[in-house]
This record gives sequence, structure tokens and C-alpha cells, in this order.
Amino acid sequence: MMDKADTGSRKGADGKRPTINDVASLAGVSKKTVSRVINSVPKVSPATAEKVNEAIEQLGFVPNLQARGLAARYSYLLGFVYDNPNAYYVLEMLNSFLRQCRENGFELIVHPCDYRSPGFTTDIVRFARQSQVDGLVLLPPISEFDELLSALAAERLPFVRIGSRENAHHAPMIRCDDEDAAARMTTHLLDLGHEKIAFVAGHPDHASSHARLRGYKNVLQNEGIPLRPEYIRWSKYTFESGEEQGGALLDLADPPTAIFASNDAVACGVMHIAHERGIAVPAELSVAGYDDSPIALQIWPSLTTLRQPVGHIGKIAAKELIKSIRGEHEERFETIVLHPELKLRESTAPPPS
Amino acid sequence: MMDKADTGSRKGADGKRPTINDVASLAGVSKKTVSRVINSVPKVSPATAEKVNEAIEQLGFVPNLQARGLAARYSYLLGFVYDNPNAYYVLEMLNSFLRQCRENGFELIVHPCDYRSPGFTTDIVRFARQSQVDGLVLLPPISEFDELLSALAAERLPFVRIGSRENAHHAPMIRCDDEDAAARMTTHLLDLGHEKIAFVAGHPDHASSHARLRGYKNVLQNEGIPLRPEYIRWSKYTFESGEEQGGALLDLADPPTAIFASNDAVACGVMHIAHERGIAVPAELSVAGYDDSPIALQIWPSLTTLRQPVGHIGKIAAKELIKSIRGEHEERFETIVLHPELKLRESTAPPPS
DNA sequence: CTGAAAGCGCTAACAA
DNA sequence: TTGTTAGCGCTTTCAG
Repeated sequence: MMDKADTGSRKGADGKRPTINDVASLAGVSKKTVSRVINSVPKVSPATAEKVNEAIEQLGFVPNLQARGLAARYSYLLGFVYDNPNAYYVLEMLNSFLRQCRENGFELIVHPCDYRSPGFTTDIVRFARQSQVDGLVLLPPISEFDELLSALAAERLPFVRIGSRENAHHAPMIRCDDEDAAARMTTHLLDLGHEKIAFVAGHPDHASSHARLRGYKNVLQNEGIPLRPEYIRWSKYTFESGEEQGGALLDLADPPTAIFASNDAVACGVMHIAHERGIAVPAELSVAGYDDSPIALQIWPSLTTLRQPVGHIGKIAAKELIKSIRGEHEERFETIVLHPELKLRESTAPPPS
Repeated sequence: MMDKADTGSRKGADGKRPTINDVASLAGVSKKTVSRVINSVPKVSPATAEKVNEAIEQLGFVPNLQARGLAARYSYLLGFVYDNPNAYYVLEMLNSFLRQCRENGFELIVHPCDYRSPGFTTDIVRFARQSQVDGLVLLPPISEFDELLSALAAERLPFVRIGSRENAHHAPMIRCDDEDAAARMTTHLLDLGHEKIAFVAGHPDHASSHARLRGYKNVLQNEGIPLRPEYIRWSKYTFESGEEQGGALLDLADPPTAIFASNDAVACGVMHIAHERGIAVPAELSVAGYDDSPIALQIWPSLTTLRQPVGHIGKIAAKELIKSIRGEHEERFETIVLHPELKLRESTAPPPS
């Protein structure tokens, strides 16, 4: 390895990174004044501030977040907790969340986990304590476990939830109106003339699955169309489970003319199996999805779906979390509800006559 | 906000989290002994260790990483730096990398960035300094910019590179033999009987694009098949650019019978445009990709491609980085080369006769 | 508007 | 095998 003495770029005199002390002595002020400058505390005279900034510049000083955190009880670290099969969803959320974090000087530690494992709540609490994050963002379905929510509340740790199931926890929440959106899609299928509409629900552990199913059921019931239990199948929100459940639906003696899948991955699975069996989409079978993930446009034919504004959700979530860390929230935390947009594309059409 | 006094679960006497001092006094030993126990330093008698562990358990003590880091000069934090359009690739890498990190007690801070922005090197260095990460993993194409590599070396910051372009930097590197893999795919197409094989290269900023192109060219040249410049197109490693370049190839007066795309997204774009024009894959046109991302199996027909062992790469990268942080590396850092596996599926077949 | 002292929670170096 | 003494780099008192 290299010789410690032969130091490279800007470091302190002894080969280490410059500290607040180096800046202070170079600028001829006290530590505290430097501290005030780097934290933009108002009460510093412009002249002093100037001197300090020069010294900072000259030394290439960057404050040490650990030291700052230790002293101030603030880590400027946020935790991103997820257990989700959808790579696009997670990464898009991560990116938009992070963009907002950066603008506020926060960094992000990612913490994937397995909500089915027994120590899952403990693990997350432990993670939060150990890494000293100032707050957590919880993706679905992690955001929907009461045990975890209570544990975090007991820790007095600010967090924000992204999910579908509302419940009275003291944390802000961003949700999409899944029920209404699913209802709109069902109506669209109905409007096209379909009567035999099947529904492939998502993973039962996700609240969104149930909400979407409710939307579907409600519309049919309101329209006086009897629910056929064999037209309702549960999936795992994955492509493979879409193939499986789609296959089962197409195997029925009286198969549906339209299949509404709870997300795009499942819808793609359904379309794949249809292709395999030589069933033309949308001529013989309409397929609809949910999410508007990139695959919706990449698949052939392009998928009618509901657009979740993932980027927007991430941004709002970060804002809310930071607000809540800063204690800027009003009395009660609000739930922000967003409405997915219906994207009509090529995979849905009137039923064969 | 809530009353600080009305404290919830296990906290210190004054409503704060238990510290090493609390543990020490409860166990009736010194701070340092507790420290030894939590760091599993051998020289502690089993009896004392037992006592300490009991106290830890009882108080629900979790060491504060910031304090530890400040004192010990390491943070147990790693940085994950990327600028990559492929969500699957990034997230899969992240997950596998992280799994390995956890086993070694490291947490991960994610740092997406834009390699085209002017301050990009400075930004990453600043990030590293500020967040005190112990090391960085660089994904392609970030891993291929000499300026950044030099800057990190000057910082004495351990890092590991995942990429395609080898160069003598003092850091371990994991790479796939893109050139050889692309050659194997080209040979496969040749073996099927194709002579008019086009190549859609990736993004020119990625070294992998050039390596894959070399593999393609070499095979054709070795087989004495003249390179037709109109059969070589550059993309951006995205679906959309695949559509574009695929379209251009199919517009040729003498279009190819096979298109080898530099990644699966591009290949899907090519297939999409073929579908749109009513060109049957693989009957009239063979299409091959690279990566074996999930879409390769989800698309219809399923895509012949080269499997990059992304999960494996992430794991190795983490191991190497941690080794290098611990100074456990031999004299020189090694480059670990992996070989993608050829996955023959339905999108390639003999050319139409 | 500025500074001095004290200490955040932990580990390092030494000593015992 | 264990404890003591100093800090790590920063922010917080609270004085000036």
C-alpha cells in the first residue's frame, strides 16, 4: 500500500483532511464562527464570513458529517427502506427521493429487507439506531405493517409512508387512490363493450392489491354485472405469476374477453401466455395493467395502464419527511392522495363480436 | 410535536438512547471493556463478556456508528456511485453488493450522479469527504473516467471498479469479457447461417460498447466477411434508441437478416419496430441482446442474449472493496474477469431461405 | 456579533 | 485481562 507521508492533494499540514480548526486559524477566528458560517447562521458580519469562506476554499474544507452529527444530534442521513420486487419502481422512487434529499443536504442509506422474516421490525429499528438516520421512508408493503409503525413511533423516529393503506399513525403518508383508479380502468373496459372482465389481483400482502380489487368489484356491482369468482385470481405482482394466473383464466371453459392485471409485470405475463397460445391481443383478448412502468411501452402491443407518478411521489415524500424532521408539521400529519392517470394504448379494444 | 419527557421504550434514564456508559455502569466494568466486547476483541474473559452482553441486551444498546467512526477513523459506510440508465442492472447490483456489505457490518450510501456535468469529479470527491465513506464502488460508465480515478487515488480513498475498460489504476476491478462474449454471439449468428448481421452498438461513453463492437468486428473479419458500415449503428443503450436504430437498419435497401444489439433494452426496441412493421421474429429477422435482464424472458419471442452475472459481480465487488479497505490486498490489485453465458432462446433462428 | 469551555459516544494508546 | 486518559471534529451552552 502507499506511504502515508507522501500526501496527495489538499490535506491539513499533517497529511490529514483539513478540519474546522485549520479553517479557524487560517481565517483568524474561532471555531464557533466557522461553524456559524458553514451552517449559515445569520449573526456573522459579512467581512468575517468572507474571510472564513476564503479559508474554506483555500483548504478545500468539507465538514465532517459524523462529527457534526455527534455534536448536534443530527446525522443528515435518511433511511430508504424497501422490500419490493419491482426494480423500476424502487429505483425511480429512490432517484427522485434522493434528488430532493440532496437539495436539503441529506444523504441516503438504503435498507432493503424481508418483511416475511421474523426479526424484521427489530432489524429496521436496529438499523435506524445504529446508523443514526434522522428519518425513514417506507415503501409498500413495508409501510403497511402496524408493528413496525408502532415501533418507529416509540423510537420517536420521524418517518414517511408510501403506500395504500391508511391508518392513524403519526406520520405523513403519500398514497395513490388505487381503488378509484382501478374503477376507472374497469369502466374503460366496460365502455369498450366487455362483459367478461377478469381481474388478476396483486400480492395479498400489499394493501394496493386489495384496493385495486375493490375498485374492480365496485364497478361491476354498480353496473349490475355479477361477480364471477373464477374471474378473480391472486398473483404475486410478478411476471411469472401473471403467466400462471393468465394461463388459468384462459383455461376456463368460458374465458374472459378482457383481463385487468394489478400491475404491468403481471399484465405482461398475461400477454406472454396469450401470445404463446396464439391468442391475439387486443383482437381476441384485451389486457390492461397498472403502473405505467417502462415495459408498458416496450411490450407489443403497448399496454393500456394506469400511470403512477412515481417520481412525484418520491419528491413529495422527501419533502414531507424533511418537514417532519424539522418539526415543521402542523398539528396532524396529512395524507397526500394522488390519482393515477389512465393511459389508453394498444392492448385494449372492443371484445370480439 | 410530542413531549420529550413522555419517553417510550428502552431509553437511558434521561429519556435518551443508552450509551456505552450506561452499559458499562450496569455491567460494572469500564467503557473500554464494553467497547472490546462489541468489537469482539479477543482479550476479554468469558465471564466479563457475559455480564456485558447481558447489560447490552437489557438496555437494548446499539452502538452509535457516528461516534464510533469519529473515534476510530472509519465510518462503516460505503458509497455506491452510479449513472446508469438500466434500472434492473443498478438495483440488482445494489442488492447483491449490499447483502455482502451487511455481512461485514457496512451500510451503504447511494450516490447517483451525472457524468456529463462539469463538476462531476468534484462532486463525488466532496460526497466522499463529507459523508466519510470508507470506500466507493463505481458502476459503469462512472468507473471509466480517468480524472475521477486519479482524484480518488489522490484522496487515498479505496474504491472498486465495475466496468469494461481496464487501466492501471490502483484499485481492484471486476469486468466482463465483453469482447469475447460479443464474439461468441456473433459466431452463433454465423453458425445459424446468417451473413447479413448488423450490430447496434451501445452508448459510446461506455467502454463496454466498444468492446462488444470489437468482438463483433473481429469475428466477421476472421471469417472473411466484409464489414458493411451501414450495418453498424450506435445507440444509447435504451429502448428508444433501439427502435430508432433498428428502424434505420430495416430501412436499408439490403436489410440484415440478423441484428445483434448491445443490450437487451436496445434489442427490445429493435423487436418492437420489427413487430410494428410486420416483420416476424425470428422467421424473417433474428434479434439478439446482451445482459439477460428480466425483459429478455418477458418479451415475445424470448430473447437470445448473453447473461451478465450481475448479482455475482456485486458480491465480488463488495468483497474486494472491503478487503482493500482493510488493507488485505497483496501488492497489486487484481482485475477479476467474468464470462457472460450465451443464452439461446427464441429470437434467433436460421435466416429465411 | 464573537469566543471559551464543555462534551456528543466512542476508540486509541498506553498503563496497570 | 482490564482500566485510564485523551482525544476524533464538530456544536452547544453561556459569556463577553
